[in-house]
Amino acid sequence: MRFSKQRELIKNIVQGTNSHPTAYWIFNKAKKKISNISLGTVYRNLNKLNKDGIIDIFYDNNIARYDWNTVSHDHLKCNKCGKIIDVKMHTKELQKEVWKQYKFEADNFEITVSGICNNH
Amino acid sequence: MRFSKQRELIKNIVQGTNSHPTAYWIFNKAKKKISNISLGTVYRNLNKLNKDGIIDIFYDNNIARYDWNTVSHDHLKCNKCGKIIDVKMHTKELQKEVWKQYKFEADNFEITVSGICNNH
DNA sequence: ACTAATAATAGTAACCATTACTATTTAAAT
DNA sequence: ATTTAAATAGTAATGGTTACTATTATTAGT
Repeated sequence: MRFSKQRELIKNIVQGTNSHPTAYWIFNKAKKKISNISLGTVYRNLNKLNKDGIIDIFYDNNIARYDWNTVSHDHLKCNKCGKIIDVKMHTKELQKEVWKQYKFEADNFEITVSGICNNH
Repeated sequence: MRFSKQRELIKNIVQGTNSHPTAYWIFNKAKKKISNISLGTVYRNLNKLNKDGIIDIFYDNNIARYDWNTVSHDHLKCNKCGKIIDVKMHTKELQKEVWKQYKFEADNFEITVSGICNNH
């Protein structure tokens, strides 16, 4: 993969926020530095960075969100303010349990808990 | 809500399968009984049935799937055959744990475990 | 049963998030 | 410097879903 200032910027934007941004949010932020950057470039690079394990993608209902945190983790989503909080909930024990109970070889957990966060 | 044979058919289709179908799959199945049924009608009624608590919606990556099982439950998704299996994994204990650790009032859990099912 | 009121429909257009295409630009190896 | 191919901007196309509108059909009141 060759260097590009667009990709570098996009990577820095994702790595500089805890807000689990959408592609469009990243696009708007990027435009402040590179005014003619294109939305396609943002998507292409987000996918590329994800394939290389540099950033994470997850889906919040039907829209993609991007995360600098590539260590397997879970999310708490507040129904009042929309905030998404990183947490670690699933364990090796849960993985073993899934095998024991269902003979299912788990390799990825997607857990999103919605409710009300401690700001309310 | 007034009776309609379209909605009745859509409800029966969802309640008659364990395959966690998409709207488009339901649309095609419905066309065999009502050949000129429209995709908009399918979506409108799926949303209506969901709001009334008759069926469930969940998102498999970025596409909606519909489920007759309205009791809170989780999913195992096989990466080999695409099969989605209903399971019950989250517990009252987990809810309490989320409160204890994060002071987060959980009211909904979305858990999807991907991996390899026992057919492989 | 008949009629009036209005919910639901079919068909189509619009929408939004994302991907694909293409001519041009740019990084970097020679 | 020149060459080669990766990356880009800009735009068109796609896929899933929702919105719009004229028409049809259910149901409540006579």
